[in-house]
Amino acid sequence: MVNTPPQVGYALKHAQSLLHLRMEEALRPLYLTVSQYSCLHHLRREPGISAAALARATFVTRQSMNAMLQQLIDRDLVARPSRAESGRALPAMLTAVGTDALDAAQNLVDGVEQRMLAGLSATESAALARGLAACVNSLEE
Amino acid sequence: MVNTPPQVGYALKHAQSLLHLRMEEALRPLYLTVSQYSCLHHLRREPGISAAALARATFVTRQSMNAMLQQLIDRDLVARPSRAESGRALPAMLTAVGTDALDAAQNLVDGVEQRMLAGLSATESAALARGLAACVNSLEE
DNA sequence: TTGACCATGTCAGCATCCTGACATACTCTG
DNA sequence: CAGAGTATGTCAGGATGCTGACATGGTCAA
Repeated sequence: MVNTPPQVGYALKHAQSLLHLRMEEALRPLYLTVSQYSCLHHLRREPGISAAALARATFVTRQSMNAMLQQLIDRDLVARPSRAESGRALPAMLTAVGTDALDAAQNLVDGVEQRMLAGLSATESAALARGLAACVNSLEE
Repeated sequence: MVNTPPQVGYALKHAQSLLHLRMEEALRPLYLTVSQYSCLHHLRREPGISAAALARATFVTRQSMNAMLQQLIDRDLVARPSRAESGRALPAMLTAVGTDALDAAQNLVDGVEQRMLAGLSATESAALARGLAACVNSLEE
């Protein structure tokens, strides 16, 4: 048998599960869920993105994303025109309030990520990032 | 700012999300979900474990685990006494059918994990496993 | 131009998992 | 021995996310 490290999948799930938990705890004071944070985060990276594209980026369905966007719009964190200028896609954008909320959330999330990587050297962290990217690459298609 | 690799958390979520998807696809012919597979897997590692302990090992709540165990019992993959000899914990065990199903599932899951690690050398896979373990260590209390 | 094809947004229904709460059973301290 | 503390199983309710389906709008080949 090949000398494969045992349980990489389990370690992956364990790490992701704990990271999600810690992020949820960190974001609770802002009344943001991890999914909502992810949504705002990608919205800043790609202003005017469609809900469907946002859904793909955050690993949820279009339906879930549209429901979440509606919540964020109700809280004035996100704005979206009611009509598309061309095509059907409705471009979503962060509001000023949303940008502020994201800034605060980003600080908290960065803290969690630094805590997660605290036991690793810069070299090891880079190796981890490259390893994960390779896994993603092998699994998509 | 510290020279932190960007987006390790996102890469972690991306990899985990894809791994879950591929496992779900692989296990579909056996009519098993990833959660059910995880349950059976840990049940083999620790026969007679309680549902609450199983829940902790698979990152779900006691309630979800008991509901899932009931499904597996209805399918004769798992057996559990109706009364505890001592204490309240009801020890769960794999049946013969459950063991066979797990064997088949394990092969499929192993294939997915090998596919995930296909782009990495043995050294890199080991580094990935160690990195993930370090993350888990830093994130749990 | 027309018709197949694809992407987006949306509606309805369903499954899953969670939080909160409670009773039971053991453990351990005082 | 009495009481708090902890762990387990269970019930009820609600939130979240998914699948399936449909209409709309744009694209592209025939």
